[in-house]
Amino acid sequence: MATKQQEQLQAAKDEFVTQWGAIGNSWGVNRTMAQIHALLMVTPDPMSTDQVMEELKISRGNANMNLRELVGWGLIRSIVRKGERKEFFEAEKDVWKIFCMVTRERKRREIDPVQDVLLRCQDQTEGLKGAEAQAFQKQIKELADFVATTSNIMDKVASSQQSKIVPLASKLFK
Amino acid sequence: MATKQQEQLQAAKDEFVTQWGAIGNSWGVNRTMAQIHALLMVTPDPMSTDQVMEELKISRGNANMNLRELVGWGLIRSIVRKGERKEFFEAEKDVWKIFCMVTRERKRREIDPVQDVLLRCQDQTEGLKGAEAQAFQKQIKELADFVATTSNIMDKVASSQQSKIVPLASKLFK
DNA sequence: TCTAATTTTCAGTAATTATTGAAAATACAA
DNA sequence: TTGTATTTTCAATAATTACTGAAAATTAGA
Repeated sequence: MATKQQEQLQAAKDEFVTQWGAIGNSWGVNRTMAQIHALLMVTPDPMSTDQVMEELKISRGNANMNLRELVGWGLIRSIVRKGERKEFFEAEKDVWKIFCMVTRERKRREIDPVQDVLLRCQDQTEGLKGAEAQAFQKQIKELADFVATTSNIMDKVASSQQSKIVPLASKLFK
Repeated sequence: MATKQQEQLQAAKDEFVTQWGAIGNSWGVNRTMAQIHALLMVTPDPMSTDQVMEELKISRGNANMNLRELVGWGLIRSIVRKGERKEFFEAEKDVWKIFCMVTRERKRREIDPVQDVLLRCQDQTEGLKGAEAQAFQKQIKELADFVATTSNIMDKVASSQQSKIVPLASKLFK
């Protein structure tokens, strides 16, 4: 029989998983993917696909797809145990590493495409004359310059040590 | 008749609007809202709801709703011209201000709720003993501490002058 | 090789989110 | 006030995205 304390802990974990899923939406990732991530973050031992399915009451297809996606983000990794055919998964638990992975992926998905579009617009209007064209070019250039800086910063942050960035950032913005 | 140059400029604007809309998706905002934003950013004069509807071929309800949403984000503002009943809209064109607005809004939507959840989980497991509970508490605490730092940085960045931050950031990450 | 365990795919369906269009509400001028 | 221009709301519908479950593919041991 589960003790009172175990129940309380389980309730907190469930809450965490549920809420992390809801938050996932506002981050633009699907609920299930966020829930699996949360579940693995608070589960000390690696879990199999079946355990994840059972715990979250989701289908095999759904579990498989979102586990792969999380591996793609670098937020979880697959573990193969000797003598076991089944694949297991465990989450990266170091918050700085999680942050770096998310930053890298977000840059790739959200910043790089913007840069491409802006460059294309610059090429397309190169050499055009007239007040209207100039206004357009100016706006696009300002966006492009800003995005380029952002892109650099994200690259640097995502590939640096937490110990180097966080204290600096804290001092910078104190 | 439109000159070759005018056509080229128009094509570039259309491309920008279309692509910005597509990118909006990956940012978690709906396509139409992103398109309206793009359109207003590259249109020198304020536009009426009808002009936006006409340009993007969307319904009045859709236009109205997304214009309001953009006003809510602080990315566009409504203009009332004397003698005109119609409301006009113009975009904030200063990239740093755009960035601040987006940062503020993203913090409110994406960071604040995470903080709430983490605090709730901490409260819920306060005082629990045992290895499992401790592991959970440790993980949640690390997330909470990190998110708190992030939250502070976003607040500071979003309320500072570009001239103060960008040079510093550039030096920091050179 | 064959067999059985496991993973992946994907067509069909469910759930969610975005959009329309027209009616209702509002705001303004006369 | 009343009439008209304008904005807002919202139920119905369309479009998109997520999920299921079972079949197909893959993998590894015998």
